[in-house]
Amino acid sequence: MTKILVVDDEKVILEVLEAYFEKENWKISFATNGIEALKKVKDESPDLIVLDLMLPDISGEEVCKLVRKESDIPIIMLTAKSTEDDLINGIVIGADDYVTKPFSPREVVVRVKALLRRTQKMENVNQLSFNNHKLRIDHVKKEVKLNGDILGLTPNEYKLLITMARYPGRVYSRADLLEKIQEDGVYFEGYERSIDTHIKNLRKKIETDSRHPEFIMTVFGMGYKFGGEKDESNT
Amino acid sequence: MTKILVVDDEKVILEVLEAYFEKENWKISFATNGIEALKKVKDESPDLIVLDLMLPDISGEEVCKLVRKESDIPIIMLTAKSTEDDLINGIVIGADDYVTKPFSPREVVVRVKALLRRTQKMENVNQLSFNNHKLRIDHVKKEVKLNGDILGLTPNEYKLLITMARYPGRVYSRADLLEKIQEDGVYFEGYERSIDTHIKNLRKKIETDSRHPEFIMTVFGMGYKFGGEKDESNT
DNA sequence: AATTTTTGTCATAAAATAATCACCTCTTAT
DNA sequence: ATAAGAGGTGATTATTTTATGACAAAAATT
Repeated sequence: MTKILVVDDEKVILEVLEAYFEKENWKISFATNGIEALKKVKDESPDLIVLDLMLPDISGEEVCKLVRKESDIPIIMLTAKSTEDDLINGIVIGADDYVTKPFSPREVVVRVKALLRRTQKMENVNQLSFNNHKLRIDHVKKEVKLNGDILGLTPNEYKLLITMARYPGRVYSRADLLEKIQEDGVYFEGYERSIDTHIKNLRKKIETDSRHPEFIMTVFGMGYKFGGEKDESNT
Repeated sequence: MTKILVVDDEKVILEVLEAYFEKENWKISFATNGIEALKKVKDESPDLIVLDLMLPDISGEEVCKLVRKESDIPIIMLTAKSTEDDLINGIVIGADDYVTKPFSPREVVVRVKALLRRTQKMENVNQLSFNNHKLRIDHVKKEVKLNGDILGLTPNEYKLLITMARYPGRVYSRADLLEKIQEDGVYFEGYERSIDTHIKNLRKKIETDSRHPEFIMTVFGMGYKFGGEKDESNT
């Protein structure tokens, strides 16, 4: 679940954003001043911060700098006016994007989404290669090649593969995998076994012998893991 | 691929920047002193230089001047302190931007991006040609030809086409494409599904058979990609 | 202001994928 | 060796995603 910290001293803004963010299934927390904000950043480690430039104690600029010293949490600034100056300052101090007041809440939502998308992409490795280039994954092209042939994976199969392949050897419970598959973290009780089916289908496409898998290994009683051997030259 | 030369005698800085630049898919090369820097500028003709002011042999200032004699490669200076003096000197000698140490690597990335955008050295391909010159795009004239005939594409159709055509095979989510379309517009109304409609209209103009597209391919559950084959002689 | 062009929205059908179930096989612990 | 629980599989059903035409709204052009 995506956690977002909103820092602003105007109650109306907090309320409006709360309403909109909830629709997106984001967990939202608030701070009304800089000190509180810094504390919450530490305590809650949000995935993204929406930060007003004008705060009663420390300026948003300062908060931004202080946060940046510790982490790379993406920050969206709310600037009061749209003067050229504010813009430059907002960017200079290390915010990743900015929105000028007055804003439509929808715009903020779009920006947050875009920024989350961008930062998540940065974390992703784009090329993965295993077992002497037998299996290759291109995350930009969303393409999986086995012995040079492109496999047509369904979105869920692809998601399962890439989550596991990113950390070979790490064991994922069905619940873990389900969470990755479900976009908004909507979780249904009975669904866990459907992971089995996806694994089955994935194996059918990816494994030479499903009974003795080379890549998607079962960890009895625990879940699944990726068992491939990383090649060099992964970007 | 964007090539960036980083000139600094501190190893830590080189390492940190390398990590961040790689995430952006920039090719990075290093120099730890002025002489080396000048040599690499000549040999590798980077798209941008990140240059420390303080170097063991020639000063960054001098390097900057020498580079400027030969070319207009954008330069970002790293200055040790943020004294007014350094700032002025940094700008005066012809650097395009500067970052004061200590800096957040992200800040540098933002600056580099901004500067690349400004100098338009970023992936600015002007002519694209696909499938044996069946489809040609002239980005200067904003003209798309199919079998020699000019297609009248709407601005959005054109933007969609060119963003995808620039990186054939790369999959763009509807959100990605929406972002591209609205880049200079200020409208944040909009639903991801309207991309479908634009794609539909674009296909009507560009494809012989919309059901079996040659250029604009659907990637189920992911988005769209450009499937044309690049010809030679792209500028 | 009227007309044309472009963009966005919606409803629906078709395509593709995902979930569920029943039954079977395998693993583990006794 | 066997029982009990865990995992595998194929078939069926349900759901999601996409394509498209018709139309409304918004911009641009005249």
